[in-house]
Amino acid sequence: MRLSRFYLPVLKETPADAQIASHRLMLRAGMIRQEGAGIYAWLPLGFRVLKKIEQIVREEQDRAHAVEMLMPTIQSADLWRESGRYDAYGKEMLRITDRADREMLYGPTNEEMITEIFRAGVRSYKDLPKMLYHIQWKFRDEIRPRFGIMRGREFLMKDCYSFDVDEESARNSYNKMFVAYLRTFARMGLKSIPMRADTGPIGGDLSHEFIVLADTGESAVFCDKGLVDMDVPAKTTDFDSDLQPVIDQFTSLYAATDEMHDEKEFETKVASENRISARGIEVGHIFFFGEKYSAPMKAVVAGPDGGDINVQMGSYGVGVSRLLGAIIEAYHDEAGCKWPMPVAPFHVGLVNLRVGDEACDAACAKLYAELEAAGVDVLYDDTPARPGEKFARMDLIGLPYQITIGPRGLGAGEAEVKDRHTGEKSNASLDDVAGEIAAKVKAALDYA
RNA sequence: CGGGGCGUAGCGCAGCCUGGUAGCGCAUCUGGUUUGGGACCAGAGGGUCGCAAGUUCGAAUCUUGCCGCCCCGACCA
Repeated sequence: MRLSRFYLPVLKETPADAQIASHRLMLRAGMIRQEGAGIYAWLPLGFRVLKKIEQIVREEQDRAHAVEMLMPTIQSADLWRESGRYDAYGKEMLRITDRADREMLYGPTNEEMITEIFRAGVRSYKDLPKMLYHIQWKFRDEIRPRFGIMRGREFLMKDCYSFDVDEESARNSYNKMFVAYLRTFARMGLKSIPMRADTGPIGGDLSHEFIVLADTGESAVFCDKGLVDMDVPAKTTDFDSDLQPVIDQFTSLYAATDEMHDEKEFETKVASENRISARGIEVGHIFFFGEKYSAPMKAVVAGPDGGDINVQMGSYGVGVSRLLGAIIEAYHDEAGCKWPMPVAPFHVGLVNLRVGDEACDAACAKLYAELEAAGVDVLYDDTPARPGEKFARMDLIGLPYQITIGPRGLGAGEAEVKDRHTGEKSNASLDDVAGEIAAKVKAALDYA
């Protein structure tokens, strides 16, 4: 992509409303634009990151045998009356009426709708288990939206729903999502820690929040240091195998958000030097809720004996748009973002320091073509801006590698390569640089 | 929803207390000099001062109402 054709409205000054780093940087780097309280437009740069995150989420859902679909954002009130949540949900739900005065709502979540879809198509226990998911915009009329996209009213969420014939089987579905979540966040460079969470009226131990540690997180969290160093399950994990040992490993050490925190247990179970008391960002939440929706909404299958069985359900959410904020919180410095390769809007920034200079233009054009041919996403700064502005802008948008071509290096047949994460700069021969960078990009995209 | 604060040019702000018809920095445009970490000189454009009503000869400024946004608390991906 040529920067001259792109739309990248960067801000030199920090917008007054932005309180935390991720919000500030997303506004400054021209990734989002606020259109209302908790409502944002995704500008091209931010949209590219959102898409990459979404794709990683999708790949890991698919790997865990969940099946993608897409449900509408607008739902009917009647559907929610079946579960009893239309009145229970409160003002967080955006209620609207259509031209015929039918009561509708902009979906804050989809348990009712997926249950309705499931019951229409599944009759027998032999069709179970099933896991269905979609990645779709939600609207929750939050009391207080804040921190940019971290708590927006409109946000992109992956929500998956599982259907099983009994609790034991439901636990398998739960475990699959548990492992999928560990992998999903790890692939984005995030260290997520599953923490036991409030299960609400159902009880039991089948609810976990996945928390990314960050000073600006909204929740206070407490956990054993050992969890931070735990290796996530590999790509080769067989999701048809018994995943319980993995879950046991991750739940063996203490980890709880403040509402579930038990200080006494914390002090007994965790040696003082291993106690982490920090703040975190909730990026995922998994839930088993049994017959909460299947019973009132009559989502039943015929069992082996021919009798009706209420299906056992679970739901599994990932805050896709929130993840952008979480990643920036984890990877940034004074100058700007520092994107991990798998979610970077472009892999490489190519900076032409002297646009209009024949030699510079030619060298950049050649390199640009070579990189693109090698499958590298390149943002080519072909604008006539001054060097200082170009460097600052590249640092701000935080592409993992910057390749700079200017008259000085060109004389020696060299380009300068900067690693945005380490800050290291080195010179590379013009002939080899495309191949070297392409190899580094490929290596960084290859995940476990 | 309770508490606090803010709406003045694209962005960041001053002016408001003590009414007299709007200013600064950055950005933008033109010309020139520049060009390896956010240049310099000269010139130019851009604002119904959130909206409405009221007070007044006169309102960005005072009064009232409304709208919007931000921050602190209880909820959530």
